[in-house]
This record gives sequence, structure tokens and C-alpha cells, in this order.
Amino acid sequence: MNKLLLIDGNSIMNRGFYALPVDLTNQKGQHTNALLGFLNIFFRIYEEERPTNICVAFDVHAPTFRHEQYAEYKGKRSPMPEELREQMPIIKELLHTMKIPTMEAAGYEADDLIGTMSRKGMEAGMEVTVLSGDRDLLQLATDTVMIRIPKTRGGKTTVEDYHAAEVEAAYGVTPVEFIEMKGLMGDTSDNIPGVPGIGPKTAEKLIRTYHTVEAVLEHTGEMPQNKMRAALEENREMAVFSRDLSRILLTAPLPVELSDTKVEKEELLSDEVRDAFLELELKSLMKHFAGVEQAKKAFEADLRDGKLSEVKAFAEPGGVVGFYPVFSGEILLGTAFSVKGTVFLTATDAVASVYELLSWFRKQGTTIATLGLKDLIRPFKITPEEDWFDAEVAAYLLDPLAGEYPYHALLQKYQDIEVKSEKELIGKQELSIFSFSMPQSREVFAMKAYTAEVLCPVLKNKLEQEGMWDLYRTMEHPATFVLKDMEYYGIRVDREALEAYGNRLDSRIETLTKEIYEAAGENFNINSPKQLGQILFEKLELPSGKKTKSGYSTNVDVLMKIREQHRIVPAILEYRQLTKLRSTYVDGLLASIAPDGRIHSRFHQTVTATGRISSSEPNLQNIPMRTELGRELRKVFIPADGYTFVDADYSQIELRVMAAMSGDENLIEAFHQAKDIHASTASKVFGVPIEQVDSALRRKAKAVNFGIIYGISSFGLGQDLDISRKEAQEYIDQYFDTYSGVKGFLDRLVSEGKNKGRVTTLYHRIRPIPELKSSNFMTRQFGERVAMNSPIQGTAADIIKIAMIRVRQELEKRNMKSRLILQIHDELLIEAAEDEVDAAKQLLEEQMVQAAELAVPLFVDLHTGANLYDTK
DNA sequence: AAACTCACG
DNA sequence: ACGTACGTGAGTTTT
Repeated sequence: MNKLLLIDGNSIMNRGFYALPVDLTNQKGQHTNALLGFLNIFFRIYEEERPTNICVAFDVHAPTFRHEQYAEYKGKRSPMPEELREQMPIIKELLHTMKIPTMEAAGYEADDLIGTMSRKGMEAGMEVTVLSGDRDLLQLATDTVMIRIPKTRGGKTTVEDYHAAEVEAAYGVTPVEFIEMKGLMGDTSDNIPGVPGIGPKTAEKLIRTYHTVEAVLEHTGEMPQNKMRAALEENREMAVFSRDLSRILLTAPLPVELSDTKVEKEELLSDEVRDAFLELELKSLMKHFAGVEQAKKAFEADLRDGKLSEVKAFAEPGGVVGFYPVFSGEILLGTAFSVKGTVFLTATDAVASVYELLSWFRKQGTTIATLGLKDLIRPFKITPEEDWFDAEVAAYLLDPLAGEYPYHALLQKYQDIEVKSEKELIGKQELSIFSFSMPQSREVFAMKAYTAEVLCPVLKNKLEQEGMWDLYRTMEHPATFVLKDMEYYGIRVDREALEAYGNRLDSRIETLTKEIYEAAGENFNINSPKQLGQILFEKLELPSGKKTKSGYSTNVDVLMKIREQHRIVPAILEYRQLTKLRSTYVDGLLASIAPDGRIHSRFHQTVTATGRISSSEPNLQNIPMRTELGRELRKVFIPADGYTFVDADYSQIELRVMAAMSGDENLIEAFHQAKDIHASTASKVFGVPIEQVDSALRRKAKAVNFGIIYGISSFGLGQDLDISRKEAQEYIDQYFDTYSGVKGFLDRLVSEGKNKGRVTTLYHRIRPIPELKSSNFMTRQFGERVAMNSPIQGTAADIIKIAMIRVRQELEKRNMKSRLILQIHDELLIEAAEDEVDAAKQLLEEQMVQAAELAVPLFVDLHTGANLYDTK
């Protein structure tokens, strides 16, 4: 069957322009971001669909319109940015080279041409795909015409597909009714007026009932006498006109015949096309061409099977070497060394000889670069003072939002070269003793060593330019060693006590399950929010609160509000709490206990957006604390024999950081004076003498303090305190009246975020905030909260990292047996040898308090105990 | 794989 | 008209 692909040229170019950075230019200074965006999505769809026919439609920006008398409505669109405008003729030219027909017609929009052509395709029995970023096109969907809308979320592009049925499912109206709906609600982006006061919700309801604008207008008599009815009656003509304006023409004169739209793959990917792409420096598109020699060539690393001695012979003093060892568990399978772009692969199990070579490099003054230094520290006995470079950590500092830093992405981003990813080469295949004889595995190892080598100077340069080289050198690099220590030592768990705790939970869970079934009158899966929602809100007819995308919400907030109304509710709340403890903590932790009786979590340095550490497998940073039952679980975490726990947590570190960074005199003074900052805030903000601040008022002030740190919104605060938005706004206003320096500070953060696209911590760590550039109001609001929160959370994270590094240094310097084993954001836990407890306490407090010198003092609460429960 | 819920700071 | 408090990771169910 023939397939026709119709592309909304302007829309897809526009999308590419805004999705990719505008500073993407070639050496001639031509902007190429929209071109690249267009071609990326084009090739993706092309590969997926393999259409036999293609045509791309463009708008003509001429003064004539098919609705001439209303030309002003369509004429008000904001003009195209110059950087995008200059790419338009180029894409048309490229499409011409690819032998893909384009169409445009004065007086008609691309929509009309696409609509008309789609019907021609349908009549010819073709499957039709329309590619556009514009939801207006959804009205064209039928059983055989599919609308595909690309969406980018978090750097990944997904495509939403709509046949007629999906349009109905998503919008509750048919594609044809979609037009009628727009007639009522209008579309500001398209300057379609609609009926004032009627939005998507109302429009949908009306059209679902009456199906057409005319029918709605005929039946206004049946509607209640309210604003909506008045609006409809006053705007009859406008409604009909808006609808007509929304309707895509299916009978436009076409400048291109359907028979002209045939395409051939050879022509799409001809040498001329490749040359044209290269001319524009669109190198990443080379992968689509036969042979992919171009891309291969870009990776000039020369692969050699060699002995370690050859590496030595090839190397020169100083400079950089890329190093990537491969372990299967404890066993070294082999190594890859990258020297001056040549990679030596050596299958060896002799850690000692590798160690010897590494020592030789160090003596030569060579920087040893790798990906994932943390995993090499123990096997090769690396110390923080040695000249190692971790390209992964460096790349994280430069782009903390990326999430992952695989070699292929790094080469793409920093060298503009395209290589196969690890997944493409070896998939999910596990490492084995055969890995070093398999070509694909070898390529992966080589790539990693090569990437580390070539990116070392590049990333160092970038860090220097961004003012983050010191941050890397003095904070992130030494922190890697602290994290490795914490992974290595782990924390001891009393297995029997944990099992006993689990059994205690089990018997109670069993009772609760029976109670719940009985109260519900039937058995069901309590863990299923869907089934639970049906029982609570349909069968038992309890009032449902919030809704989620797929049904009723059954979360704690909702259940708490109805806990008095049916005995099943408290039972469910308790059941939830207990099963959470059972599965996540008891079962999860039991499964994580290593043969040495300890849990060795992993600590991640390149995950969070703000610079915090994260923990996984298992996560030891979220062990229960807030409820007594959960907290009991902490009793199973115990020190090794002859050791005891010494724990310290910063008191209000984020608020203190905010006070210091903002320079607000009142708040700084409060931290010098007050014992209880929340009570102090309550007193000042609510104008009550401190002695008269009761617990309720303190709670409110505490919520406000948190809210400020999170990037205040009246909605969020209202939600938290269960008060009206208006009242919450009053608290916020009063807070800012009291601490006006804080307001100025937060405002500055937001404007800095908007101007520079990022915010920074006191130690120059950056957090990019792409959300601030979003056209979506909600997304932008989120960006503003992030701009306010990140420098505060991030600076606090920086400070505790400094403390961790110094604590480790100090313990080592004094040859102590005590060790840092856990970090929980504002808290450090030392497993201290019994004869070192006093020294450990003193040292921990001192290093934490002195980690930063701010305008407000840092303060820690110190505890010791024979288990984690007692260190509170 | 995504959605939901909930544990922590 | 819309629908949010900031930062994480894990278990379970549903798609």
C-alpha cells in the first residue's frame, strides 16, 4: 500500500528552532538549529513509516487571505525571528535536492494545502500521515489519516499519534467537532477570537451535547441564565465566524499533483544531499547515509591489541592518557589505554602490572583520565592527591540535568562526532571472560578510554571558562573518594532484629486486610489505587477529592480528609504505612545485606540537579523517621563490634544559607539571637511576642519558612497548611514585609535565571533552567521556583560536601579507625571506634561548623548511640 | 514504561 | 482556564 507523508513545514521548522539552542551555527555563522531539528524528526518519521510519497507545505506570508475581510485576525501573528527566517529558504532548497516536492500558495495556509492533499491521498486509497507540531491539524484525522505530533520532554522526543479514535479519546469530541469547539473557545496563538469567557472545558461540554456551533446557538434558550448564556447570545456571529476561521479547507487549489509526490530513497540520500548537509556542517546527519563511513572517519582512534609495555613506549611525558579497566566483579578482564588518539587494548588479569603502569604515568606527570573514577579507587588504590580526571563528573558539573553521561553522548556533545552507543554495540549483554575477544565489546572499551582522553582538555577548558574548575578540583574530585569510602564500609544491619520487625508488621497487616475486606463487603487488591478508588468512591460513596490522570486519587491527603467518615479509611491508611515498611524497607533491606552483614549502598555524584548526593540499591537516605513505628526500624542499623555511632546534623542549614546569601539583616540577626527560628519567624511575621507564640502559630511559620525555600507559591503553601490561597498569600506578604532582603534576593535569582538561563551556588555550581524560556505558563512558574530553590539547596549541598571531605581528611591524618559511613543531605554519620568517640565527636562538629564561613553561624546537633534510632 | 504512592532531607 | 510547593529512589499496579 502506498503511504503519503505530509509535513507542515513552518510548524516543524518552528519546533526545531525552539527545541534546539539558537547558538547552533556553522563556521560561516549560519544558524542551523531549525534545519537540524526539522531533518532529525524527518528522518525519524521517514525510517518509521517508509512513505512512498512525501510533500512539505509552507505558509506564504502574503497580504491576501481567504477570509479577506478578517485578514487582520490572521495578520497579527508575531513576526518570525530573523535567525529562523534565514533558515527557511535553505530547508526548501535542501528538500529540492532531496527531490521532495514542496507546496505553497498565496492566500492559503499550509494547513489548507495539507488538508486538501490529505483528502486526495485518502481518495487514492493511501494511508496518510500528517506531521505537524500544531494541534489544529487534529481536525484532519480519520481512520486512515494519522496526525503525528512530536513532543520533546526532557531532551527526548516522542511522537503522539492521532487517528480519529485517538482524537476522540483525548478530547472527547470527534475531529470534526474539534473545529466547532475551537469556534467557541478560540485560539489566542492563532488570533481566533472565539466567544469571550468560554474556555476548553465549557466548549467541550457544549459541543459534546450539541455537536455544532449552530446547534449550540439554537439551544441557548434551554441554558441557565448565566454569563455563559449571555456571552453566547451576544457573540453569535463571532462564534460562527471563529469556527469558519478554524476550519481547514479541503478544497484548496493545489500547486502540486499527488502523482508528483513520489520519492525514492536513493534520491533522498544521494551524494548531492550528503554534500549539501556537509556544506552546512550538519554532521550528525551523516549516520543516515550508506556505509556511514563519514561518521566512522570522525572517530580516528586506532585500535591495537597490545601489551602494557607498548603503551609505555608510545607515551610521552606529561599530557593525558585515557584509561578504562574492565572488571567482572573483582576480576580484572583487561584494560584500554588511549594515548594520543591510539587505543591499546590489553586482556590481562594482573592488577599489579596495571598498577605499575599507572604509577609510571603518575611519575611522568601525566593526567590519567577516565569515566567513573569512583569504581577505580579501590582496585588501583588511588588517592585524592593523584592527578586523575573523571570526565563523567566534569560533564555533570557542566550539564547537571543530563542524567547520564555515556561516552557516545559526550563525544556527540563536545566533539560533534557520532559513534555507536554501548547499547547499539553490545545491548544488554553481560561482561564475561570473552568480552575482550568480542569486537563490539572491544569497541566499547576503546571508546571509553578514548573519550576520557580527548575530552579531558576540552572539559577542563570548559570548566575553567565557566568558573567551575576549582569546584571540580577542590570539591567534586575529593568527594568521589568520600563516597567510595561510604560504599566500601557500608552499614551493619541486625538481620534477626529486622526479620522480627517484619514479622510484627505481618501479623498486623493480616488483621488489617481482613478488616478492610469486611468493611468493603468484598475482597479486592488494596494495593491497586484503581480498585481502591472504586470501592471508596463508588461502592461506599465517600466524597472523592483530587483526581489523577486516570481516575480518583487515593493518596494520603485525600484519605486523611475522609478518615472519620468510614472505618475502612483509617484501616487503609495503616495498611498503607505497614505494607510500605514491609516491602520497601524490611524486604528491600534484607535483600541488600551483603555476606559481611552490612549494606553497601551506592552513592551517586552525578545524578541530582542541585549538587546533592543520591543513594540507591538500597536508598539509605530515606529510612523512616517521621512516624514512631517507622522510626523503630532504625534500631536494626548498628555499629560494628567495638564501634559506636556518632551522628551530626546541621540545624536549619538551608534557612541559614538563605539568610547569608540574601544578606537580609533581620534574618541574619534572628539566627544570631534566636534559639528557635520557626518561633522567631512566627513572632516577627505575625506580630506576636515570642512568649505568646503557640505551637499552631509556630507550625504556620515553619511551613512558610519551608515554602520560601521551595520557591514560594500561595497555592502550595495553602495546600500544605490546608488554608485558602488568599490567606496563604497574606502570610507570604507578611513574611516579605518582615524580611524584605529575602524578597529582593529571590527576585534577583529569578531574573538572573531568566537572563543567563541558569542560577549558581555560592561555590559556583550551576543549574541550568530551560523551563524559564518555556511558552507554557505552568512550566515557566516551575522554572521560577527552581531558580529560587536551587542556589539554596545547592549551596547547602556544597557545604556538606566540604565538611565530608574535611572529616575524611582529618580521620585519615590522625590515623583513626573511625569512618564516615553515611550522608543524608544535612547529616553525617560516623562509625567511631569506641576509644575514638570523643575525638570523632569533636572533629565531626568542628569540621561541619567550620565548613563555611557565612554571615550566620552554622550549628549542628550531635548524637551518639548504639543504633540509628538512638542517634536522635 | 508510565502512573501512582510514599519514604527521606 | 489552567494546576504547582524543592530535591531524590523504590515498590506495586497498570498500560
